[in-house]
Amino acid sequence: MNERGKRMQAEVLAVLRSHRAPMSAYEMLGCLRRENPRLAPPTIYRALAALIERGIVHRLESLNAFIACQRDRHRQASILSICDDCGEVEENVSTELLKTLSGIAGKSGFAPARHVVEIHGQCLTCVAEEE
Amino acid sequence: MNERGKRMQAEVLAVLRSHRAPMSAYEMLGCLRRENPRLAPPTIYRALAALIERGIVHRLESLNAFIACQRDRHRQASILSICDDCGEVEENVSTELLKTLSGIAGKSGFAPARHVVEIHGQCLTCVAEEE
DNA sequence: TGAGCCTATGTTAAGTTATAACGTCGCTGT
DNA sequence: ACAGCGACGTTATAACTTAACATAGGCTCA
Repeated sequence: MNERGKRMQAEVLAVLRSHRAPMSAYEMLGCLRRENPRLAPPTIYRALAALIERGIVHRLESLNAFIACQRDRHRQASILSICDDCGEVEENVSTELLKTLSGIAGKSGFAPARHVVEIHGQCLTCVAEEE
Repeated sequence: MNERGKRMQAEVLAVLRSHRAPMSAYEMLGCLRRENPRLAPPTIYRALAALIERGIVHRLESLNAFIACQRDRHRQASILSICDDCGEVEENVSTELLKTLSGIAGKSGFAPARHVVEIHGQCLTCVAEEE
């Protein structure tokens, strides 16, 4: 990857970090087009792919959206708790759970390579605000 | 839901069951259009929504695709092992794991409502065929 | 420092997935 | 039989993602 590549990734990451909630690729595109109106979707998707590869960004499969990693860079799959009310996402890591999961899948000889664990619900704040 | 609704759902389910691997909504649409060329996407998506609601079909969030439930109807979230080579999906259920998962998310007061657990990798057959 | 390669970008285009909106029609219950 | 509900049909479009190829920045090595 060259210097130019890192710049694009840094810009995408900055936008992502400036939001608390997940963003879709097109929301990022909208932001970045204010600086550079000619920016096209492939550029965003390429930067995202690189950031995800590096473990700095996570993709929320059940939302088609993305968040910046909130923890120290970890190579492990995250457990992502997604608040369906406010959009906030909490990230947890549990080697233990991942092992259990691999065990369950492995019973039939399945060889796990990537885990997707997402939990939808309500965060503490939104539960409290409910009444 | 009326009789007409059930018929549409049954047709969608039949198509889904006739495949081992997951299908996208548009693949189903293609099949069903052989019978009824005027069928449109919303009809498929409506039938799928009802079937998912009833727990008869699962959505694979990380593939944007669908499979018929392989087990007895269960109201519990499945653990879906997806073979990235042949597309086959194995379905497991583990109340224990779901509890652990809810526990992890719940540490911060998060109230879980829906779990998404998908594991990508290779099934036994595809691992064996590798060499 | 300049030639040449590598890699990411720019650009165009199109493919794939999903839903909004609204009119119509068949089914159900009385 | 008729009213009312709910799913469908239809049209249109929104949202998400990638293919393909030309271009240009930037790194390496002489």
